[in-house]
Amino acid sequence: MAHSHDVPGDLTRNQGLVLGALNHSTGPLSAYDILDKLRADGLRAPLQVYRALDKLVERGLAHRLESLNAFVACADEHCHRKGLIAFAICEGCGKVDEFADAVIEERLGDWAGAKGFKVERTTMEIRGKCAVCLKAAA
Amino acid sequence: MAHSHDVPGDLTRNQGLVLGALNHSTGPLSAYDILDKLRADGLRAPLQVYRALDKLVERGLAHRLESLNAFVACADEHCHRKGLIAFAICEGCGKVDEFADAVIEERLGDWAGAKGFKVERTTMEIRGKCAVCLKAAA
DNA sequence: TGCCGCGATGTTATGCTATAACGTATTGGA
DNA sequence: TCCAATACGTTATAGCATAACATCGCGGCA
Repeated sequence: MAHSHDVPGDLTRNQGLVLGALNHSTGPLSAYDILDKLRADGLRAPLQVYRALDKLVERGLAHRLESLNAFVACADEHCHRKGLIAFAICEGCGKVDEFADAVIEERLGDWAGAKGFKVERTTMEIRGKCAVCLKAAA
Repeated sequence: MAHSHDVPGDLTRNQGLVLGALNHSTGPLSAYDILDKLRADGLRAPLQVYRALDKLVERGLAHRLESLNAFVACADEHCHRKGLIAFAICEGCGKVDEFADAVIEERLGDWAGAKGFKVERTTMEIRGKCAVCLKAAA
């Protein structure tokens, strides 16, 4: 069966390399982190990474974390997730937890409706400490 | 009576200048935007601005917009707002609307509680088009 | 086949955002 | 008065992102 790092077959070489780097990382990577990991594969310039990231993010295969200026692979196996996604970022270990919440999405929709605001994109990022790190610090 | 741009009296000179620049702007400003506005007042280096911004954000007098790498003055007159704050950013005119939502805050709290995650800071930013810009485009 | 358009790629250069590291000045208590 | 803490000023550097231009490869189509 498919393992957790399978990727769509229609990615270009650079897109595949970048997504692979994200999939094999335990935490978010900056574009330059990714570039460094892929120099052995022939990538040389930041733009090659940014262009691949643009496409991956556009397709929902990767996410940008605005508060870190970094990127993660989408945690959803089949990348079907459509709506608002929230991220919980642990300041201790760097791990990122991705989740969706229909109620929050609805509240934002209500606010937007009342204001006549057309939502195009939402970023929601929680910074803090995960259970494992809290326990370790105790 | 006090007008909308009153500031606490215990700010340092640089902090006051930076907050003034934010208050007089109709939209978010980057640190370098602020620096350019304040060269006439003697500011010369980015660090002077960043240091002032750090203090202002810490005190809740200004907010950082992660998705823009920019800053706005807090919209709350008396800066008493404590909890989670959301921002709606218009891609058309650049204006930012600040609001709070107790339900969203509660949902995030629930999620965090269930996961054992300790929340330290949350950023929520909606990108889209405001009612005015939508109407203008029609 | 040969032409064309489009999207991906490669490369160089540049611009914007943020902080490190150092020293000085000011302030406010003990 | 002395000390500690905080703010300030300056230079240099690190980190993030895109502009501009040339090339390549592939699919459609006359």
